[in-house]
Amino acid sequence: MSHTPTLRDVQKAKTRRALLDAALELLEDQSLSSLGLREVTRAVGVAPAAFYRHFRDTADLGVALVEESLGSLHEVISAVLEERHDEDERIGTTVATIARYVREYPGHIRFVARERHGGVQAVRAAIGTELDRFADEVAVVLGTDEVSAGWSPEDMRMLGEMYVDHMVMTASAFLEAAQGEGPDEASVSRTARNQLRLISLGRRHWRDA
Amino acid sequence: MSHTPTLRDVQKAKTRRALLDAALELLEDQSLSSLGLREVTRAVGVAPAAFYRHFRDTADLGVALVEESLGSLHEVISAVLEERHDEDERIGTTVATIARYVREYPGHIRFVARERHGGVQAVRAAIGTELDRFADEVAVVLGTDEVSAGWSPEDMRMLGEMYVDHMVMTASAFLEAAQGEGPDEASVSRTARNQLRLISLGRRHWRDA
DNA sequence: TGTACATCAGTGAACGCGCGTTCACTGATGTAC
DNA sequence: TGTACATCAGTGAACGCGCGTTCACTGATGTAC
Repeated sequence: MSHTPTLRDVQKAKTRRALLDAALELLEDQSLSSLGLREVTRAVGVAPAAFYRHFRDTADLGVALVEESLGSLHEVISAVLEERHDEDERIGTTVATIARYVREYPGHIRFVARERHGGVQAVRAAIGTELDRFADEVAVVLGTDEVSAGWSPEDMRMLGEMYVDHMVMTASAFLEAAQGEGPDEASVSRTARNQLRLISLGRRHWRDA
Repeated sequence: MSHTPTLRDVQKAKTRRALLDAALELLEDQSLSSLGLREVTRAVGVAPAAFYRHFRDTADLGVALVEESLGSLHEVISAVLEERHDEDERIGTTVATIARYVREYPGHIRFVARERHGGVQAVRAAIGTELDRFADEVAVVLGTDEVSAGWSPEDMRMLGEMYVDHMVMTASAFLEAAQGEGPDEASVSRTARNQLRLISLGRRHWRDA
């Protein structure tokens, strides 16, 4: 049984939070594999040695950030995909939800996009596992659509992966738009919706082929 | 006018090549933003200061790697896309070409996938520019397909981006397969082909929608 | 409720180490005549 | 072709600096009675 958190627990959690936030901010201009423990503690205003009360090293901190970044994403997108009146409406909502998420948690999104193929094996693996679960969930939800009748589990999984990859690419494009590095938000949005429409059309004619 | 390279030019080029190769190998387990100049020179067996005869810093070396990685890719894929007897055949050739490229230049592919969203702005920008050009070229080639009749340039561009993103994701998946980090090569290949088939079906019914 | 002891998050100093950059240099290669 | 000078890729030593990790510590908070 877990007891109610003591004052000490609360204060410790606050420092941990500060370390995670500081790391996320420092990771705007660098990769996790070059993030220094001293940088992070300096940004928070604690002694370097305090870091070890919370994480073994920066890779360990990275794994914590993965859980934080992707742990809550599942429900959000699943909820959106489950609403299905009109396909165009669903596509619009999906893309709008991604845009909102990027505006709300830009640091987390950048972190995931950057470290998905990044230089820290443990973090790459953690992100891979989460996105895999995510692809499975998307496959299940989309599997209940009428147009999915007759699709094999492998085909649904293939579609789920495509959706997840597309979401990550779109989120990343929104992020670039927000910092003026690429096409603007409206343009990213339009492209993403059209790409989802294309996939949707493909789905509808999959069995005819 | 450029004169024939002297012996000195040849030797200098050899060292430069060695630096690039050593960097690529070191980048297997880390990101560019943590790659040290001393690491690279140590791996080659030259003095640290020699580095400056070839690159301003490691970011500059990274930009050189981008050109090397993506410069030659264009012709290859364009050539494949231009062959078009049967759509399924074209899809097979495309995916097989990606697989071959990954087997031939794993280091370059890893570098591009990793640094596309990596922590070094100049390199990110260089990769972005190359992939943009690439998307344009793909759009042009696919625009001459019969099924593209009536597509707006914006629609073609959207499709080109989708192809490029898909190629990068597929290349990265092949790479993971090669190091036993994910599904095996045959599975990646099957998924990639089905995803291209889905897109192809969507294209064929785009104007009906 | 008050007291006496235990816990443990955060401290601050110290360590050895590798980093990026600079500099005057060397000696092989290139060039002008 | 041979000679005398210029070029410049690579050297090796030196620099100041910030890194990750360790350690004994402090003092606020928690707990048992």
